[in-house]
Amino acid sequence: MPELPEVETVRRGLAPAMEDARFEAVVAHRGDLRWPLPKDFVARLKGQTVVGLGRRAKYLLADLSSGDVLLMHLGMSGSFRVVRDGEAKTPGLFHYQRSDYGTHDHVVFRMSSGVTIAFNDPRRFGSMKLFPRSKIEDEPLLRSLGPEPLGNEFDAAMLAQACAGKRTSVKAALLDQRIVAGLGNIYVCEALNRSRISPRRVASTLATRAGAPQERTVLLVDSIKAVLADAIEAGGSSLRDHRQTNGDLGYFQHRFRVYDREGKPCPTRGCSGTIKRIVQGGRSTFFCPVCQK
DNA sequence: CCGCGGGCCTGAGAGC
DNA sequence: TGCTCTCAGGCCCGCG
Repeated sequence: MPELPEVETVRRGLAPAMEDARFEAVVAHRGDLRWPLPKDFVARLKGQTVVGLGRRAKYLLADLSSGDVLLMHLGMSGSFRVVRDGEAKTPGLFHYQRSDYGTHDHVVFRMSSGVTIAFNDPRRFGSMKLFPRSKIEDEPLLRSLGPEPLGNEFDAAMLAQACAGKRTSVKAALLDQRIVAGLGNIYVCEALNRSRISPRRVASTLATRAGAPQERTVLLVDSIKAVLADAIEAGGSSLRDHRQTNGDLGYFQHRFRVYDREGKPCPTRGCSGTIKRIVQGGRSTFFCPVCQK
């Protein structure tokens, strides 16, 4: 579910509750997540202070006073809920337990900032992991990620280079986290419509020509940055599971140009096309066959 | 190395 | 009402 804008929205919600706060208690209601929680998960967290909460691609990374990093991933259906003391429906050790939120609160943090944080994930495609900060360069989940799409490193020259020789579709290339890290199905579809590029175009056709990046590649990079920035500002997209950490919905779904809009008119100015749905790599792609070339 | 398809899970919605 | 089928925002693995 959550792509970069949703994860960044979650990070911004968690940061004031976690940064400079200590884990007073940790409960793992179940550890059989996408990958199993380590046996010493609770012991390694308890008593530690969160020095900073960052994000890399779709991963949240909490730096701990112990020197460990707590890595958290939301999978397809994960969410975090922050509840301040006094806001919970039922009293108890955490003032906020399973019965308060549902049956999928797999991990609950009680923080010294006076909040309880619940990680909820029905499908259990998300998980958490601990590793020493000193080993972050070796972390397999992070090691082969491409650049952050909102960073300076991601530009048309870099994308052109990464696409050179690739026989796969542009859609698949942009979903490949080794090329650029953080995009998912929604924002790839949206960025391609904004830049009027067909998702079926062969990726290598975005490569540099005559020594300079092509205009369409420049436009694609600009569109990716713009759609991500717009979505973050809107608190992400709430289709099924995504919530901001205070429980509010994101509202970028109201601004989708093509995603889940099969049969509706293309929003491109002057375009009379109709949004079409196709399947690429087993996943839905929404695009306008008229203006996206 | 590269690209593709399957699998991991649960829940919502459509169709009968 | 209730069953069955399909699909969902991600990512890893194994195959050819």
